[in-house]
Amino acid sequence: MPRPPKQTAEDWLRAGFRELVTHGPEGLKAEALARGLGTTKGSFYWYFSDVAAFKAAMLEHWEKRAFTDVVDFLDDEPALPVRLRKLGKIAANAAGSEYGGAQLEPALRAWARSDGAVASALLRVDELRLAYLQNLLSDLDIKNADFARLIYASLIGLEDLSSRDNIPTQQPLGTLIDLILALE
Amino acid sequence: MPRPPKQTAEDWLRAGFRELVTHGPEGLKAEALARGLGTTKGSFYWYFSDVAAFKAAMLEHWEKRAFTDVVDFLDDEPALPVRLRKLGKIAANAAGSEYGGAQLEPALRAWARSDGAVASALLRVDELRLAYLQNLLSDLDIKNADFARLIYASLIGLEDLSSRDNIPTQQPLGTLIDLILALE
DNA sequence: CCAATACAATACGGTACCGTATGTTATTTT
DNA sequence: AAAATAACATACGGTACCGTATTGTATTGG
Repeated sequence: MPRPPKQTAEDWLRAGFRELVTHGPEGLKAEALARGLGTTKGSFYWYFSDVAAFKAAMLEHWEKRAFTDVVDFLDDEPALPVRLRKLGKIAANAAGSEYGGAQLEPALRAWARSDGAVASALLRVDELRLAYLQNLLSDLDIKNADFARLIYASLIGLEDLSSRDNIPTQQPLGTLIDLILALE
Repeated sequence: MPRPPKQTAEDWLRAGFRELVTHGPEGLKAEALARGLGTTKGSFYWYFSDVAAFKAAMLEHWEKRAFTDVVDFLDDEPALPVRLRKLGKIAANAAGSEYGGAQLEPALRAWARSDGAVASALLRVDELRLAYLQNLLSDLDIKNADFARLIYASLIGLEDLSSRDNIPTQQPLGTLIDLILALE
């Protein structure tokens, strides 16, 4: 019934994820985001009741996709060992680069250190992913539960290192996976 | 010549590291820190020209110890394989808990995402540590350079996970090191 | 065409922080 | 005891952000 919206709620969320990636959680301010979008906070407070609600919406949006996106990406590969090796490519493909791309996850992990709700969401997602990985490994007859955690932690650490020295994560992770697959 | 100082510059730095660990870089404000110390920013601006200089001092202080502390901790163990396994205990011992303890490094890594100077310092420290690790491994006749990076990245990732699910890093890291040491 | 509606801009009071300037206080030197 | 000074306290103007309230503007159904 009204006029065409210049911004949608999703536009605000996308801007939020971009800011999170480029300037960290301190960039998540209503007026600063508005400037970045070439508008004013009048629009922001139309779509979100306050900044806390905006952050909660970002989190919800992320958590909804964080697990399924990974699984969808991996599951179209039927061979389990190959599926494992695809993990290395996950960062590159990460969740549509309009939302921050490969750097979104490290940024979110950083955010979690100063925001308990983010930490909780991240904990849930990590547990889902770890369980998935553990299942995958157990299908390959790898029993030691340390390995799922090791692979996942390596991915996290390698991405952190890579964000600074630009050395890609894929090869070292491949080395680790080969090592583990060679166990039996 | 004056009266006894209630605070020293080091007191301010320690408070800074504590804030960094508990509330992230957004906690690094002169007036907030002063409240935490039961004093006023009059003292802060006596010791530091501004907040940027304070952050630079924190960084310098950290970088000065970040590499040598690790090496000192490891180097009193003569046997190389055992020295490697001591890596798992590094987080627990981390640099005197008055400065934030085991959580300082993850907090600093998070900080690096929103501050270029922090990122640069971290890059330098990581490169030193990686070179040290690589040397250690090469003394054990492990040639593949991926392994140093893998071990270090695992340590980073395991600490990140551990900060949320409280599962200690030592055992999975030990599993990885055993796996690598078993190569030859 | 006009009134209702959806979206956005503007204006406002309030808080938190910045950095400077200027007081205050306790010690120490003379 | 007076004067000098290191270490703080306080007061100030300025900026950035918050959230609310009010006003503005384009579209569309009646």
